[in-house]
Amino acid sequence: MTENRFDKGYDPLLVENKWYTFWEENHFFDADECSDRPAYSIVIPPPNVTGVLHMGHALNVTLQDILCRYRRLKGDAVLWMPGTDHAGIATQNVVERQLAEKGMSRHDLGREGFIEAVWAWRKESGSAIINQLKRLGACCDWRRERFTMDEGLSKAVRQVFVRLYHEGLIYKGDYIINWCHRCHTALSDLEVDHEEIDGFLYHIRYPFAGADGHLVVATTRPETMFGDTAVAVHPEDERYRNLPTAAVVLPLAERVLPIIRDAYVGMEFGTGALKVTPAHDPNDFEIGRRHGLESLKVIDDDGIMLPPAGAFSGMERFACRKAVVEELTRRGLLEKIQPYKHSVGHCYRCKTVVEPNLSKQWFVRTKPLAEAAVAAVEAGKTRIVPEVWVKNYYDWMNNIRDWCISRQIWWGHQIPAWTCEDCGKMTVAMDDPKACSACGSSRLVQESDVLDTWFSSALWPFSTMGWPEDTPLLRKFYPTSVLVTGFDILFFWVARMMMMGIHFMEEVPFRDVYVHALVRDEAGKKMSKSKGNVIDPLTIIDQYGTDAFRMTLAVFAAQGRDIKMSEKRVEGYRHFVNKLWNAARFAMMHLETPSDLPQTEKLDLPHRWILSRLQAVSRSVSENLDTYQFNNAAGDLYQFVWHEFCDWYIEAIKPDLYEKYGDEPRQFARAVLWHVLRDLLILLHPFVPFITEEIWSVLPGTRGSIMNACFPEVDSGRVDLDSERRMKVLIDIVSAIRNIRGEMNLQPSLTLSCRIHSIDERIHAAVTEQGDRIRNLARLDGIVLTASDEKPKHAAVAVIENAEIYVPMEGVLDIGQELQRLGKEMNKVQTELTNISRKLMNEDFIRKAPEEVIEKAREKQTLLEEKRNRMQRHIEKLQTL
RNA sequence: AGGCACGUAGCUCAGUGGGAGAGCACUACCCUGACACGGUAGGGGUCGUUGGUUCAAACCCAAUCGUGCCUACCA
Repeated sequence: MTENRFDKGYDPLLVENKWYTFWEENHFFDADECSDRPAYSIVIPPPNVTGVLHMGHALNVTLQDILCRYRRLKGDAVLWMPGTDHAGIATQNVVERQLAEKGMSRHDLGREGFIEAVWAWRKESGSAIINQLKRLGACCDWRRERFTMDEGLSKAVRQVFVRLYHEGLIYKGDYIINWCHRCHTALSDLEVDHEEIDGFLYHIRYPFAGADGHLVVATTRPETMFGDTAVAVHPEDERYRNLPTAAVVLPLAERVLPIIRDAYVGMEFGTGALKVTPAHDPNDFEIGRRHGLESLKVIDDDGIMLPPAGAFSGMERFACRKAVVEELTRRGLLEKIQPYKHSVGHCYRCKTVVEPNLSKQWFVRTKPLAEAAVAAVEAGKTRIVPEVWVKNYYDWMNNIRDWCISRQIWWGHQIPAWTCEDCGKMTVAMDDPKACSACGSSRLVQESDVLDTWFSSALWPFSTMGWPEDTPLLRKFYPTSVLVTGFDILFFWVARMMMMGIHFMEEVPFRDVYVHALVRDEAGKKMSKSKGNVIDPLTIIDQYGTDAFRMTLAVFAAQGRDIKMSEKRVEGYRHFVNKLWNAARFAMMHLETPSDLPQTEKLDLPHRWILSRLQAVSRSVSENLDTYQFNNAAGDLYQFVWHEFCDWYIEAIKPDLYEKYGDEPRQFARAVLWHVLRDLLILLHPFVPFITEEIWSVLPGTRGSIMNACFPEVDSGRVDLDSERRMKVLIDIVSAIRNIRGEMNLQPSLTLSCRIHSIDERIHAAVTEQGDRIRNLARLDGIVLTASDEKPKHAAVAVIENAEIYVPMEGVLDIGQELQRLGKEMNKVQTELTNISRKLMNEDFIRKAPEEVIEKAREKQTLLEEKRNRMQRHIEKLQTL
């Protein structure tokens, strides 16, 4: 080890790159499908190729990495499958923006040219996100990296489409869909974000046809009135029971519309009369279907008014709204305008207001698929953790609507369906057809639409493993062990993977789904570019190191609670990483070649204690990681490293290491210290992989990488509750003396002496055996141990369980101060005692509480009474002075 | 509109039927031979509010207030 490498402060930047390269080059991340060890597999939620690493990725990837590293240490054959998503609309938008800067549009390049341009873009910048994942330490099998548009996955997509089509689960039909005029494509229901908007409710008079008077309808989108094909009222609405006619005249267009009665109409809302526009509203579309109404499109795919709008045709939709309102006002047909807050759908990509639009699209019939997906969870084949999400999953699956899978963009999997220009028959096939299957004509035209990006992601767990081929990888690693994901894509992705996995693999895609929380800013707001509150993970890593960052994420990853991220927190865990570094540095000063762990009986108290505690923390890490309680595992490790290993163990054994007690204790201390540190590094490795590898590499007696080490299984022979109890006596005594020192403002450099009065044999044994350690830890020059009941004068006193500790302060004891200190302590004891006594006097408690609870309370009462009495005597004595 | 979370120390959060906890921040003392990114000690809480169940409630139930999110959109 060189001076600068093992410096007193840990510098992550010096080591992280080195070790990552080392791991990758030595193939430690590689999955072996031929291994006979148990399989453990995870497929990464593929980030968008356009993506830049954000906090969500960082949390998601860190949790997966912790699990993979942990399972590898446990001896499993681990596959962590990486890859990226082609992200249809998002990617197309990025490339289109670049073209726009050059004053071009995709139409200048044509479809093929444009797709080439996208591939070129991907080649150039598509691996940025992958490199960012690597900086987090992600131990993916990068040799197997996949892309949703690559050849194998495209083949899987095609196979799935063709099979579903022939099974009647994919169809093409007229339907009202969400249309984004900017992206120029249909969007699935999930791709629409609803936002509250301050709009207006326009009350418009529709004159009766052939009679006086009018009906007032209320609408937020008056420009769609040209598409009205009826006016609807509720069948039981008294106000409209006896109307003069059964029709109204549509203003401006002067068309006659029937008045229909449909229970969908809300009587309380507006005037209780609803204009029905089947081509531009999903609910109106349904009403239209029920009543056999015509659908009349009045807004085209660019948001421009169509001919049915008459004088308004050719206008942009919002300009038209304004013009219509003005015209209606002029004609006295606008009864009133009411301010109205309502939510309006926006494109999730570009935030344009989406227009419900009638159009011919491709759909997946989801009902049968969803039923199987629900059944699988009900049968426990897939477990959703935490459980709160199960209900959400069921609700969504049970109310699922058909999934619109066609998108009118160029970047994506083009739909493998061809229409014959001669006979109109459609051919859907695995291989591009040369001739129409019906009439044999070669005049075939392929669908220009591509598939929703989520269509290919839905196949991810098996398409990445080589499906539709029957590969060894699939046989070894499907179904995957767990899917780790944020709840924001539970429906987009998880639900659809369940449907597709079950349908095509006849087996669920994952045993567990672990749904983690969202990372927010320190104020609890969702991070977003527009709010300007994003914290860049890479900036954090540069400043604090990957390990500190990962530890922070793990500690805060409590189930069901969002993480509020701030630099301040990460700083705290950098301190932890540094603490670990220094503990190791200290150990290294004393360790040479390690020796075997001595037999327990030969070991002195602190060693037996720390080995026992190590078993507890090892059990905790296993149990908590097995149940996805990352925060508990990380928290227990933090506590153990800092407050047990560093604060007490290392401090306690310093005399041994400095050979104060001779050669054998020194050898023993070295041996135990080495073993504990080694096991601790392995336990910590999943959370803080870099520093543990760095320390491992300089720790004598370790070979190779820590990644190939064995997870320290709990050795019940080392669990030693008696030693834990005795160590507590030592800690209590030392703490009591330190408390006196602190409260009495005695300089730490001042060595004190103390008298321990006790008639308890265990105290005598502990103090006799551990006297020297107590002297060291409490900075004493002498301890007098006695069974005497005589109270020394001029001494501060601490009353602990079964003992009193006196620190003589001849001439310097401030009686007032001491009385105050004891009084404070006395209050605490008295309050506790009162509570417990009251409880024990309660007859119902004695009658109904379990035996052991009563027994425990009695013991406690006895202890407290004794302590109270002893303290009382001290206080009385001091008062007589 | 419906649903789901969450209200515990100044801040961030664990705890989920029998002794109110941690980290940070704060106060005092200390550069003691791993670590000042450190050590020791200390102060600080009616566990949102109100009822109920129970021998016993921060924890279970109900109501209520507050906060956040999700789903759906009645035009």
